[in-house]
Amino acid sequence: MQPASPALDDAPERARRTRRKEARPGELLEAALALFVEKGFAATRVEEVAARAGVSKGTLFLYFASKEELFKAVVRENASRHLTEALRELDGFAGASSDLLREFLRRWWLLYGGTPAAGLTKLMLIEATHFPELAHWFQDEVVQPSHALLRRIVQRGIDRGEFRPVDVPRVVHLIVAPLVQMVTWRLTLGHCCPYTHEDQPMALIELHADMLIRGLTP
Amino acid sequence: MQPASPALDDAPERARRTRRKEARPGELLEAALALFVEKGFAATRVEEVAARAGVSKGTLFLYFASKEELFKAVVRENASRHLTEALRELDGFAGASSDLLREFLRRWWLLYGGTPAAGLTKLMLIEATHFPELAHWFQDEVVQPSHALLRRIVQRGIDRGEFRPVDVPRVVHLIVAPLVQMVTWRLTLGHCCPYTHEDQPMALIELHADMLIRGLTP
Amino acid sequence: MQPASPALDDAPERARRTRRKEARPGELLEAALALFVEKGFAATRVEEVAARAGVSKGTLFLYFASKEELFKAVVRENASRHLTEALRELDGFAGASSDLLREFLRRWWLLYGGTPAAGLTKLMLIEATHFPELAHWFQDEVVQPSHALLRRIVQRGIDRGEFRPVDVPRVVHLIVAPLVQMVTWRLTLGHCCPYTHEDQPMALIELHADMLIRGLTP
Amino acid sequence: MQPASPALDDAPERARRTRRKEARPGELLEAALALFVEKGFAATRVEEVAARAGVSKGTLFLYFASKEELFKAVVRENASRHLTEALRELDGFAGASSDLLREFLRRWWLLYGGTPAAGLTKLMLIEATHFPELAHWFQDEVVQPSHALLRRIVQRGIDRGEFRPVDVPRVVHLIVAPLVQMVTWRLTLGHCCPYTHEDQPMALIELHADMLIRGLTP
DNA sequence: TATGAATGAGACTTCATTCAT
DNA sequence: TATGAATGAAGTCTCATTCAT
Repeated sequence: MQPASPALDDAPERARRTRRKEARPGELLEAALALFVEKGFAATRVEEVAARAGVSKGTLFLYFASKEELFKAVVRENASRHLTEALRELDGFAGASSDLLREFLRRWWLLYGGTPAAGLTKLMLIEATHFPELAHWFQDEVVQPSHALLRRIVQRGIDRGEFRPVDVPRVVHLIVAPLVQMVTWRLTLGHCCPYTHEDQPMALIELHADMLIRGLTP
Repeated sequence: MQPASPALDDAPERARRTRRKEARPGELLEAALALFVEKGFAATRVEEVAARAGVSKGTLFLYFASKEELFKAVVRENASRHLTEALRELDGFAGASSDLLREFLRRWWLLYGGTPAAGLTKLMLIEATHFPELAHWFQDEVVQPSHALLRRIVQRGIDRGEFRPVDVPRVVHLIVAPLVQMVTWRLTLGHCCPYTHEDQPMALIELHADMLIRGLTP
Repeated sequence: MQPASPALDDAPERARRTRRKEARPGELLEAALALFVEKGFAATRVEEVAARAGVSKGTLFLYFASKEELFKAVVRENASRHLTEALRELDGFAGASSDLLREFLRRWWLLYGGTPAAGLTKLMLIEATHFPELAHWFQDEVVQPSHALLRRIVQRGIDRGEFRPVDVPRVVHLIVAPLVQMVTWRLTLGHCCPYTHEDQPMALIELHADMLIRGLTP
Repeated sequence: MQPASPALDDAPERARRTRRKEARPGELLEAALALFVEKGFAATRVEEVAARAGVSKGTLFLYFASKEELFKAVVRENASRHLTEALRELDGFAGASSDLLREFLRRWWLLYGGTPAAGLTKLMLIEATHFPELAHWFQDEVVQPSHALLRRIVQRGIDRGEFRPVDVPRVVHLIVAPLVQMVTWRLTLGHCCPYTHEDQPMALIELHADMLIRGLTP
């Protein structure tokens, strides 16, 4: 009776088929990242991922042998790129350790925590049980380097007499926790519980830096 | 015609069934909590839950109309019980605000963070997207009361001149974040990455209190 | 508007569900044998097998973990039962070797070649490439024992001077070939090409015996 | 707008393409014969066929409208060529009928049974159910002419008093069965069960002729 | 003519849910 | 109340076929 969807003709269909092969994996990874972060591995359907990337179900399997391989690729692709290199520049920092720490926190949010790639952190927290070897890899490639950098920053402060002596690894956990928390909150409860104070993330970052520096001052 | 299996002696069977029938829902909820926390909602099979509770798949549906209802019951059952009442006693605390804050952190870990019920926090972080109304309820029933208590504690310190003036809601987030983080870490990466410093949780709690109090001191 | 299928009420539905568990595997194996023989492994759909056994698709997987396992069960179940034991009694035969040979041929057709189990022979011929280990097992369990028995029969005839000396293993192949051929023909071309002379199989068996005995007479 | 990839030098590509375009169908048929014989129709993927023929999947569909058409072409192409013409010369044979029969068997193996084209026999046995009209055609074009020739040979022997009177069509089946069996065995169990006595096929042929002639002698 | 990226129907398999016992 | 066999919708993955280049 009524035409099912009169807007659909096959012109866009044709256009879609023509798109270049090299862009596909990236588009699929981007779509998969968003959906895996939003719904978890098990609750995400490959057809959704394909649809969000603008391709059909079958096309996804042209590039990734299985849903699991897609997941692993999502993690590996996004993890190695963003976080580590963004922070590595801080190694050459010259100046007060308190400024270095504050700079670390700012950069972390700007270059990672506030970007879609931060979804990885939530993803690994959720799926670590199902992908143990991937969790280990994530620890080695992402978590440990970040923590190591932070340990060097804190230790530098102590060595230069700017920070009081503390248990460095534990302090690092206290530095990291609110960052991770901000990400997780934004990606989960943020959707439905808008009254959390995440609308000005940098203000929270600054307060965190403030509290930490006071807490570390001799 | 011929009786299906008259030889089967169902006397011991009956004994087992009647053993503790009013305990069933509790056993099922306990099993479901553990599995939902470990694997998430979608990846947990109701048959597993039933098996862990020592009953058959069909029995589970006698007590819970669906997997979703089971999940909601798990959250509601565990949430209302543990956290809020455990902390409410602190409202009558008399003494230094720094001691009050430290006491809060200790109790939080002992009465909630270190118990199986803490899995709820991880669970809600993961599944909030799928159960928005449940997430709201969790916010109202669990998160907001805890935060409100903490706001009162911090405000008390400021009012009494023990703490410097700060943005109270944001500080509360900084207080809570490491607690949530400890729970999440223990329940996820803890499985596979044992070198995190979670073996002495109270030491981290004490350091956290220490840093916070220094950070809040005028 | 109009009821979808008014003839369907749920009485037979109920009846079906009630059927005894022990009968299921047998019914499924029987259905699977017929379909695998008719269409081969790849072209047979599990849903067809289930439908022919009067159950749903899911039920099949209650009893067989996968389509491959179903196939293996079909082969193993039917192979060991029928052929070998049927022929083993001939070992004690007393009398002329020509009668023994003739008796072998008759029994082979009556107890195996003419029954549904003979489909196994066609099945293994077709699927040996896909299930090599199963093919080996079939050789060891079914083919070799039969050939060994035939070798003993021919050798007995030679030893007693009733048969002329011949290459025994090769003669065994010549004895077996028409039998296998009769089975294969009946199950394949028989469907569509009715003018082959399979309507009186025993007449062909008798002629075969006749030709063989003449061919073996000194 | 912008050319997709102008940097790609497609000159050698062109050379390969034009190399032997009229040879394509033949190469595809050859590849398809081998794979259909090895794995059956359903389990053979057109991509495999194309790859074995050294072309892409799309090219295959330039020459054959569908997988089914490819299959039919394989059968028709190979069937009409090899067998019938090879045997037709025997019609003019002058000499003893036993020699004629022996010669038939030898030629059959040399010109058909031992060649890749013999795979057709296995193929038709397996797929006759799925391609009934093809099976009929095969009967008419291949099986019937061969059987007719054999019937003439046997009848000639009887008429000339060289063979005893027998049921001619049935004897023809007994003549053919070991031949078909040799082919089938070689192409299936031969892969995995090397202890069958197919390493000297002509010795089996000779023994078969020997047995037949003795069996037919008055 | 040849390609190979893209499609989507259809296969196998899982699992929440039902129901006769 | 408890069971567990049975169901079938829904998911992952395959592969014959199409089509723009």
